Amino acid sequence: MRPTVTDIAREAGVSLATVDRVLNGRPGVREKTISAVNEAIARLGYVRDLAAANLARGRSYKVAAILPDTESQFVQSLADALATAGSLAVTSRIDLRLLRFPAEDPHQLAALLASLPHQGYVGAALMAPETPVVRDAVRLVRSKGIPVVALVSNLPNAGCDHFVGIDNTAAGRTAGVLMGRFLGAGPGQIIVVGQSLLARDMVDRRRGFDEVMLRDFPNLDVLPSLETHGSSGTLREVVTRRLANSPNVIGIYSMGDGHRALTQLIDDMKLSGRITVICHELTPHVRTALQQGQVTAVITQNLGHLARSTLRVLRAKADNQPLDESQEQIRIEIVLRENLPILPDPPGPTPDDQIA
Amino acid sequence: MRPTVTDIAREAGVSLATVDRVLNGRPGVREKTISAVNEAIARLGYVRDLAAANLARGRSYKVAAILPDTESQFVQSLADALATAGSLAVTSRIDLRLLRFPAEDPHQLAALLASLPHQGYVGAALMAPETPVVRDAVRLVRSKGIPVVALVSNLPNAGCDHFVGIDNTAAGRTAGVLMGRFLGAGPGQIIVVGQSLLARDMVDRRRGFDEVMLRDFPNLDVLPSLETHGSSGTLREVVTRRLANSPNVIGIYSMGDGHRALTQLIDDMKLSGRITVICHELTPHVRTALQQGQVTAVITQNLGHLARSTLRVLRAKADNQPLDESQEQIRIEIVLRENLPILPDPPGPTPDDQIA
DNA sequence: GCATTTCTGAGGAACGTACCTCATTTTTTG
DNA sequence: CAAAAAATGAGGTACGTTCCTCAGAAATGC
Repeated sequence: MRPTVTDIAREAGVSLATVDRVLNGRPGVREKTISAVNEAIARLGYVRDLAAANLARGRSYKVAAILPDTESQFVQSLADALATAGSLAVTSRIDLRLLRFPAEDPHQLAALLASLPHQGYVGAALMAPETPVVRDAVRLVRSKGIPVVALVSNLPNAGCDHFVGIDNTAAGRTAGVLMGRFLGAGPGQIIVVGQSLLARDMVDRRRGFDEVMLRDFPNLDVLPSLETHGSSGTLREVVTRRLANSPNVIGIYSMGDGHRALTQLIDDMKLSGRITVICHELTPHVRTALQQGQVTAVITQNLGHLARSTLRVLRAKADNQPLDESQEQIRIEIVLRENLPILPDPPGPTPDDQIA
Repeated sequence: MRPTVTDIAREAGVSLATVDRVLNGRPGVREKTISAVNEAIARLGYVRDLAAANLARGRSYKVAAILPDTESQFVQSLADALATAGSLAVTSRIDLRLLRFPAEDPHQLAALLASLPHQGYVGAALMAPETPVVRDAVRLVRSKGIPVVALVSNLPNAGCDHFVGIDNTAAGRTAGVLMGRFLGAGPGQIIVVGQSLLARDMVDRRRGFDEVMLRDFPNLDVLPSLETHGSSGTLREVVTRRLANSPNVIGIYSMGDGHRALTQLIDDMKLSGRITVICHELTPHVRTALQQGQVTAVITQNLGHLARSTLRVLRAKADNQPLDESQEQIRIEIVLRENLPILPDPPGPTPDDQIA
């Protein structure tokens, strides 16, 4: 049997009330007594029964997931994954609220963040570019004791409690090897496209990609990055121009989430199968492109995993509990047509036997 | 606030005791009353608080993980992963026992399985080849109400409650594409090695591999499978012979867990870098081989994930709860030198702040 | 319609923890 | 050394559930 608070009280020779005071950091206990209790805890290997504790507290973890209001398929899928994970997590007393902010307005985001403490939130996950305004807002929230974790794109200077997402430099490197090995010896040119060179994840991916290409595949000529600023029109325009100007393009690396416009372009120019295309994020649309051959490989992260990890991390941070790092390390997944995971069943209603 | 049993009693116009009888399937309640209670449950959207229920029950989930006693690095790593997951899961009242059986003796395994019901087990995960004896033993245990899940290698005809592991045919296909694409147009020969053609997972992998090779890479000549029966000596012998007899081997697909002997052989024959080697399972040893270049790519599954999934599934089955299928789908991971995940910290003792 | 069986209700104890109050002891301070 | 302050103990209630007993009500058999 696991030891309980009563056992500790007995072992430490103090009363239950004192153990409780120590355990919950309540004032009015002498240092000497505190260490006596802690020693008893260590001796007995006591681990607090969090389920019972939460039951007693009547606690629920109100947490926020804050995403930009862009309607990209990736953000949408992420929102869905979070919502699903959140609804399944009511069992573990997690109350997840999805909040959105105008993608181009860091001040509104800052205001949103600042309002969290008054509303009983015990944690927040944030997907946003790191501007000074945002950075300060994050610092403010954290200083009020609310943990903040960065989602998908890291915020290295905001001092977040954790980063939930993949190592983007490693992801870029992976894209590099695949590109290099799939293309064989070369020679040829490679187009690189991304939303913006200001976003952290883009920069990291490009760096990783270049690292591998320069070192291992010197015959492949990686052209300067093209920026789309999230616009299909711009993408079409810049890529078309680059293709026209470059005689021997044999690969395209799309660093952002897979662009619908890119697939379209590949179709229009009949490039499918003749050119190796690697992109990120397995959205429904990229799935199709993979199956039909416009896209050769996808570097992705499992959004369900990401969402559940977010919730676990927020909960652990709120409880001041240590993380199981190996569980929270989001894997970089490589998806080819052949290992395309079967589409899971649609969410569906809670079956009746839920409470059986 | 979530509704509680008291709310249901009020809503259904019955007493708490009756609600409890219905909820826990205890006898002595009229059909009519049962449905009245169930309707109230549905109306209020009641979901039992499992944490409170388990607390009241004083329940712990005693489950078994049954592995062969082979000392392969894969099985060893799996055992470690299970042990780690198990010790972290004491928080959720899971009491995992690791049991081993002599790899070549299905009768001992059957006896072990048969002994589970008397020992208070509420579930078991089993990694074993599917022989008739084992199949019947599994059926017997399940008929006693103890759920059994297959681990790593499926037991399709034993009627297990679940299979925790990857889709091996898809894994074989993935190995196929990688081999094909890495080797380019060919021509050349490919050696395929595996433990035994009787093991289900080997058969599935070979089928998937052939499917892709025949369809997409007809210039590559896949030679008949070689069997090692788990012996390093045999491996060395058969592969050496095959290499001597085949003029143009450019790839090796090792279907079992990465063989230390294979790496050794590649080194001895100075094949590293000149031949594409794909194998399964990212054991410590395969990690090194990947870093040093003897192995080109590894198809693997995350053992931590596998272990945690096993525990979640067993717990859900013991509770008759539905699974979150998408969470339990183990992904087929492709590991290259470039996306080699950072080795997580050694397990280490429980930090002091565990109970903070 | 009366005995018998089957249902139902009321209540309590327990699980391990949190959190509260009040009384008592111990320590500190002047 | 007394008074004030600080530390500790004792005890209770609560969280949402399980599981038990016993009394009383309702349905059933003859």
